[in-house]
Amino acid sequence: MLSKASEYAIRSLVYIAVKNRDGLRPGYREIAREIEAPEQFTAKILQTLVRQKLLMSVRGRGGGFFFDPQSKPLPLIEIINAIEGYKLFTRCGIGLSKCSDENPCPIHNQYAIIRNQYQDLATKTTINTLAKKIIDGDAVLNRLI
Amino acid sequence: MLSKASEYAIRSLVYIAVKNRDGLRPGYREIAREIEAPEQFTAKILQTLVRQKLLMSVRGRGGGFFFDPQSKPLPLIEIINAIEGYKLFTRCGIGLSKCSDENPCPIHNQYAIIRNQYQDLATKTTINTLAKKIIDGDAVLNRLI
DNA sequence: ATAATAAAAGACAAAAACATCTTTAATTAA
DNA sequence: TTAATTAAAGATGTTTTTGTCTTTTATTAT
Ligand code: FES
Ligand code: FES
Repeated sequence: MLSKASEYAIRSLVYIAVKNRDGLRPGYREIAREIEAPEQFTAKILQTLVRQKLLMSVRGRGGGFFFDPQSKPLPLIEIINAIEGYKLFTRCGIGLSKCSDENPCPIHNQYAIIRNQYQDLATKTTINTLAKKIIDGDAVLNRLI
Repeated sequence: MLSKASEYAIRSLVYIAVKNRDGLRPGYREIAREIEAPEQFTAKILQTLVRQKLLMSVRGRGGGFFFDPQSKPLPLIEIINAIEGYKLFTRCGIGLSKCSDENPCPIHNQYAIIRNQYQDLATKTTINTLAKKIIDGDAVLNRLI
């Protein structure tokens, strides 16, 4: 399960990607409102993503957040790694200090498969993949009403 | 990803099950040592499991923890639920306030499958399943040396 | 009975996650 | 150049999770 910070990050970025298609650069107030996340916490998370170069921003009137049009599609795993690291995809299912094929815990064989599938999903899914679903009306980013 | 408390709970119970086969009832000091978990925290977790009737205990000299021989095999999901609830298996993959097939988030279709596989694993896997692997030498519960 | 042993219980403490508040810096429209 | 706007930054606060310490209660061997 992702941390709330990772969840907010992904929802924010999808929202930004959707808005960017219309040439708009939303601010953190708008983003937080639309994805139902705490305003200042969202701002902090976006700050982190900007520092890590996954996202761009401009200050001042008319400013906001946006993706570099040059940049490659952004896989979710990169966002997750930027916010909370890779532990979700490497940690032993019952908490042994190291996950290992050679010296497995009793659930390793089954758990590692599922964990790898999740990692695969997070690697293959990009912000754009998700943004397209929003644009096509096939999915939502909030539960407003 | 499970909470540490759930991880310690599962490792503890597997250790207890293994010991019980030899007619032994380990105490929390021994358990904590053998599964590499903090002693008092382990004691608290075992207390919770005893209160919830997933485990039995006797105080005093010769006391310790053990399973009711009458009881049915204990699926991991029951332990997880006792310690941290079901949220791991019900929560939206990107944190929407409700996960829903009818009104999905953009990752729902792929994520829900993996989450269900994990739930299925936690439902079908019992403490005894895991204990057998330890007894057969096919898996380990710690990384001591 | 007494001493030893072991879990239960309650209070407390530290760390991490989650969140807010206030001030500063950058940008732009007027 | 000034006022308005917006992100960045830093300090602080809250909640949850994780972990420890101390005292109490139950059990048993002697
Ligand atoms: S060793 Fe436990 S999941 Fe790999
Ligand atoms: S709605 Fe997001 S995972 Fe189901």
